Amino acid sequence: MPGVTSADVARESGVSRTTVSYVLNGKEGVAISPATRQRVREAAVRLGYAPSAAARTLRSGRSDLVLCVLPNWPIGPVIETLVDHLEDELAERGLSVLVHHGRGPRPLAELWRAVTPRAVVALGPFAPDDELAMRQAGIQIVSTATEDGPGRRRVSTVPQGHIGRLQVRHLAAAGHSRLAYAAPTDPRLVDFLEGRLAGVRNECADLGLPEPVVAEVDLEVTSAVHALQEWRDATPAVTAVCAYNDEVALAVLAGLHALGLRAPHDVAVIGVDDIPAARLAVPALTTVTQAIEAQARHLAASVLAALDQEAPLPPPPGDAHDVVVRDSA
Amino acid sequence: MPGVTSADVARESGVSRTTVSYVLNGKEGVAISPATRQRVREAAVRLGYAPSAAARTLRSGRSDLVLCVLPNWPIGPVIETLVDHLEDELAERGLSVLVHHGRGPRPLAELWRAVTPRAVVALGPFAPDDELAMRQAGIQIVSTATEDGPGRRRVSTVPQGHIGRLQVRHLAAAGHSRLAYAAPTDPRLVDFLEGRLAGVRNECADLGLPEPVVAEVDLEVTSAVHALQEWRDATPAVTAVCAYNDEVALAVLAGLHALGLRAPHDVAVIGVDDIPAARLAVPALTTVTQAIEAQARHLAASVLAALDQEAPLPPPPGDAHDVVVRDSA
DNA sequence: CTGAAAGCGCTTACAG
DNA sequence: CTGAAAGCGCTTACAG
Repeated sequence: MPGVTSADVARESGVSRTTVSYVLNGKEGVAISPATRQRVREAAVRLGYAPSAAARTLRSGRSDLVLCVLPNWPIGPVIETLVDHLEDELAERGLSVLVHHGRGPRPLAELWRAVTPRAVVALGPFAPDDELAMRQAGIQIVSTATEDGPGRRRVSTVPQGHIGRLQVRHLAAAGHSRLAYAAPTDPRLVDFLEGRLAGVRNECADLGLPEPVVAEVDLEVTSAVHALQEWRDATPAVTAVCAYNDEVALAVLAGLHALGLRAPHDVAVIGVDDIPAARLAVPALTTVTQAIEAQARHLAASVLAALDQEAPLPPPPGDAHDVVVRDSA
Repeated sequence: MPGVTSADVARESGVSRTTVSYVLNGKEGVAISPATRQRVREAAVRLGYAPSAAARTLRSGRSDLVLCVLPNWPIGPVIETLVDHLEDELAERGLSVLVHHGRGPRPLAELWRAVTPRAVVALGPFAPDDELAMRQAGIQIVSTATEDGPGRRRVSTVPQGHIGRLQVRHLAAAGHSRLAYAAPTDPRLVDFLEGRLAGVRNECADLGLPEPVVAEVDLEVTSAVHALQEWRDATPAVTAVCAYNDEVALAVLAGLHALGLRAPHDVAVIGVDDIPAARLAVPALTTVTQAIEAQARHLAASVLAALDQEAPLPPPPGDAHDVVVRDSA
C-alpha cells in the first residue's frame, strides 16, 4: 500500500491535516493540547506515515539533500573518507548527502533536477553550463576546484602544490639534491599532477636544487624499471623520487627491487596518501598524508555557510598535510 | 531566478500548459502542428526551462532515481568499479544512480523518503524496518544480501564461498596441504569473512586436507609476524596462506619479509581482489579476481527486471571469479 | 485551540 | 488540433 498521507493520519486521529502538520513538524507558537498531540503522533506511528518528500519539496521549493558530485578520476580511499566525514557532519544538521560518481559524458543536468538539492558539493570541476543552470535554480555550489568562478564560493582548495613542496623538503633535508618525479599515466589525474608537480618544481627552485627529472610510471614493474634506468643515467644521477601518489611509489619500489637496488640506499622514494599498502611495502613507504577529517569538517562548514546565506566562510584548515616518515626515504 | 515553469513557456509560446507538456514529453498520438512544436521547444530553450522533478514525482508517484546504498564496510576499488558500471548501465535506461554511504547509525528512512527512488540497490543488508517501509512505499528492492526475505528479490549474491574454494584449489594444486587463513580484524567485514572462510573450510574438507588454521591479521607487519610464527609452529607446519583480501595478503608478505622468509618458497600466499598494489608486491601477489563488469551488468539487469514488474530475473553471471597467478603462490 | 482553502508545478483524462 | 480543470501531498496564512 504505497502511500499513507497526512489526510489518513488526520482522519485516524480525528483532526484536520493542518493540525497533523503542526504536530508532526513541531510547529512553535501554536497551542495544541498535549492530548491531541499525543493522539496524532500515535496515529502517525500506527499507520506508518511518512511525509512525501516530493510534496514537501514542491511546497517549500527546497529539499534537505546535498548532492556530492565526484569527478572523473579514480576515487580511492582518501576521497572515500572525505565523503564519509562530510556525510556525518551534514547529517547532524539534518542534511542528507547523496553521491554521484560523475564519470562518463552524461550531463549532470538530469541528475540535479531530479533531486532538487539544497547544495551541490563539487569535488572536481564540472561543465560551465551545468554550473550556470544550477545557480539559476538557486542551488548553492560549493566547489574545491581551483578557479573561482563568478559567484562561486571557492572553498578549501586542497593545496596540491603544498604536497609537492613537502615531498621535496623532506628529501632535501635527508641530503638529496638530484630529484625525479614519477607521474601517473591516467589522463584524468592531469589537474592534480600539474598542481603537485608545480609544487615540486617550485620548491626545488626555492632550495636551489636542479630541475627534477620527470617520467611517467604506470602501475607495472616494467614501466618503473624504464623510468629508473633513465633517472640513474641522468647526470648527475637521481638519488630520490617524488611519486605522484603511493601507488606510483609502490611501482617505483617494485622497479627498484627488480633492478636489485634498494631504497633509500640507492634511490629514496616518497609517496602521497598513506594508503594501507604503504606501511606494508618493503621497505615501508614514507609518504605525505592529508588531514582528511579537517578538510571534511571545513567542507561541511562551507556548505552550511553557503546555505545560511551570508554567513562567513570558515577559515581554511591549517596545514592539512604531514610527512609520515618510514623507511623508503 | 529560481523557477521557470511550464506556465512561463506556455505564455511565451502562446499555447496552453497542456500543449507544452505534450510537446516537451514527446507525447505520442497527439497531433500538434510542427510549427507549434517548434515554437514551444524554442521558448523552452530560450527561457532555460527545467521541469520540476518534485512536481513530476508528486504527480506520477515515481522518480527516475535509483538509490544505491553502500554497506558499513570499507568500500575499496572493487565496489567502486561495480557502482561505476551500474551507473553506466542504468543511465542508458534513463535512470540516475545516487549513492549513499550507509555508514553510521543513521536510519535510512529519511533518505529514501527524501529521494523517492524507483528502486533501491542494497549492496549490503539493512534494517528490516527500513526494508518493510520501503516495500510499503512501493519501492523495489534489489539486494545482494544472502537472505531471501519475503518478497525480496535476491539477486546476484556474490558467492563468497566460491572465492575461498578457488583459493584452496589453487594452493592444493600447487602441492600444499596444510593451509592457514588470514582473517581481517575489521568487525564490519564479518559477513564476508564468514562466507569466504566457510568456502575455504569446505574445500579443504572436500579435498581431504586438514582444517585450516585461522588467525587474525591486521594491516601491520607485527600482526602478520605473530600469525606467521603461530602457523609455522603448528604441526604439521603451514605452508600456504589464504588471505581474506589483498591488503591482508600484503601484510602477510611483509611479515614474511620481516622474518627473512620468502613466498612461495617458505610460505605461499594468495589474496582476493587484485588491487593495483597486488602486482607491485614483492613477490607479485597471486590473487582471486572478481568479474566486476559482469556482476554490474547482472545487477543492472536485475534492477530493470524489478521495475518492469514481472519480467524474469536475469540468469546469474557465470563463474565470476578467476585466479590471477603471479609469484606469491 | 482547530479547520477550510489556496497553491507549489506538473500531467492527463476530458471537452471542445 | 488545443484548453480548462482536477489532483498528486504537503504547508501555511487566514478565519473562526
